[in-house]
Amino acid sequence: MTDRSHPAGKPIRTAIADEDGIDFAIIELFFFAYRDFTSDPDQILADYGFGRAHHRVLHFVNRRPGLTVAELLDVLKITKQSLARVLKQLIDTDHVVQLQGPRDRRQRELYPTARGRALALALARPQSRRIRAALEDSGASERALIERFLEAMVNPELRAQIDIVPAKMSGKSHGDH
Amino acid sequence: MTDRSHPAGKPIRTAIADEDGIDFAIIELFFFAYRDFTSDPDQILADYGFGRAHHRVLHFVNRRPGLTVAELLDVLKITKQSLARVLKQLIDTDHVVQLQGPRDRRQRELYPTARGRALALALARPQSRRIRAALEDSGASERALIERFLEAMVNPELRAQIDIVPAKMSGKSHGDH
DNA sequence: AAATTACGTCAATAGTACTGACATAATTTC
DNA sequence: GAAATTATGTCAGTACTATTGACGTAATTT
Repeated sequence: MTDRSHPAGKPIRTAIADEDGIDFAIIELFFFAYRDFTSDPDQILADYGFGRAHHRVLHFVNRRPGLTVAELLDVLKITKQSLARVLKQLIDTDHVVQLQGPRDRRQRELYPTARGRALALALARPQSRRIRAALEDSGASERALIERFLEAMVNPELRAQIDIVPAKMSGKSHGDH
Repeated sequence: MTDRSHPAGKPIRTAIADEDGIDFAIIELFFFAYRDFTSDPDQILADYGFGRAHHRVLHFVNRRPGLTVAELLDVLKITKQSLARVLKQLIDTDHVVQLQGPRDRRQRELYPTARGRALALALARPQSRRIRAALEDSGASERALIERFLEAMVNPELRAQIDIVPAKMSGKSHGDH
C-alpha cells in the first residue's frame, strides 16, 4: 500500500482552508443540507418502491398540473428515456393520469390523482418542517432572504422555470421584473 | 391512453399551492439551486472520466487530510463498496495517496497529492463563484445568515461532522455552543 | 490464543441516468 | 392532399452510483 508503482505524489497534510477566496464552508454546508433534506422523503418513497426520480415527477405534476411531458423533461433536465419508466410507474400506480392535450392531441397533459396529491403532500411535509425549523434556528423571519439567495443560485437562463409557479406569492419581486 | 384499465383516479387540475402551510416555494428552489450548483463541477469531472462521487471524496480528503476510510464512509453516508472503486481510481490517477495510520497500522489515512488539491480547487472555483454572485444578488453581507440556515438544515446529530472543519472561521457561533 | 477492528475485494443487484435509433399519431407546411 | 415537423413512446445498449452479503487479511485488543 505504501509501495506504489507511481511517479510518487507526496501527501499534502494541510487542510485546504478557504484559500484563494474559495468558500468551502458554504460549499460543504450545501452538500450536507441537501443530503439531509432529501433523506426525509427517501424513507417514505422506499415504502412505495419509489426513488428520488418519482418524487421529482410527483412534485412538479402537483405544482403545475397539466404540464406536458416535454415541459417536464425540460424542468427536470433529464432525457425522455429516464423519465419513461418513472412516469409509467406513477401512472400504473394511479398517482398520475395523462389526458390528451385539448389543443394539440399529441400532447399528454399530466395531472395528479387524489392519491398522487396525498403522496406529494406526505413527501413535502417533513421537508417543509425541516425548512421551518431551520428558519427559526437561524434567525427566523429571513425567509425572503433565503428564498432570494436560493433563486440567485439558479442559472439565470433557467429562472423562468421557477417563475411558472402557481402564483399565490403576493408581493414578491419576481414574476415580471 | 385515456382508456385505462384502472379504478379511475380523477385528475386534479388545481396546483398544490402552499396549502397546509407547506413551503413548496423553498422546497422547489432548493432543488433547482442544488441542481445547478452541482452542474458546474460535473462538466469538469467529465473530462477526467470522474463523477460526482469522485468530487465528494476529493473534497473531503482535501478538507480533512489524514481522515481514514471509515471516517470518510461516515461523512459520505455510503457503503464501503461504493467508495472502493471511486477511491481506487483517485489513487491510481495520483489524486489521493494512502498512508498507514501511525498509531493503528490497519488504518489508511487519506491525503491529497498536489494534483488532487489542484483538481479540488478547480472544482470548487465555479461553485464558490456562484455562491458569491448569489450572495451579492440577494442582499449580500448576509453570508453568516445563509451559513446558519444551511447548518440548521443538517440533522442535529450529524452536525458534528461539520464542526470538524479545519477551523479558520474566526468568531463563528458554532463549534461549542 | 481468541475476538474484534479496519480495510479490501468479490458477486450479484438496483436505480437513475445516458445516447441513438425507430415507430406512431397529430399537426403544420407546402 | 402530400410532405415535413412535432410530441410522445419504446427499444437496445451502456455507465455511474449505489446497495447487501460474504469472505479474507492484517493488526489490535481482550
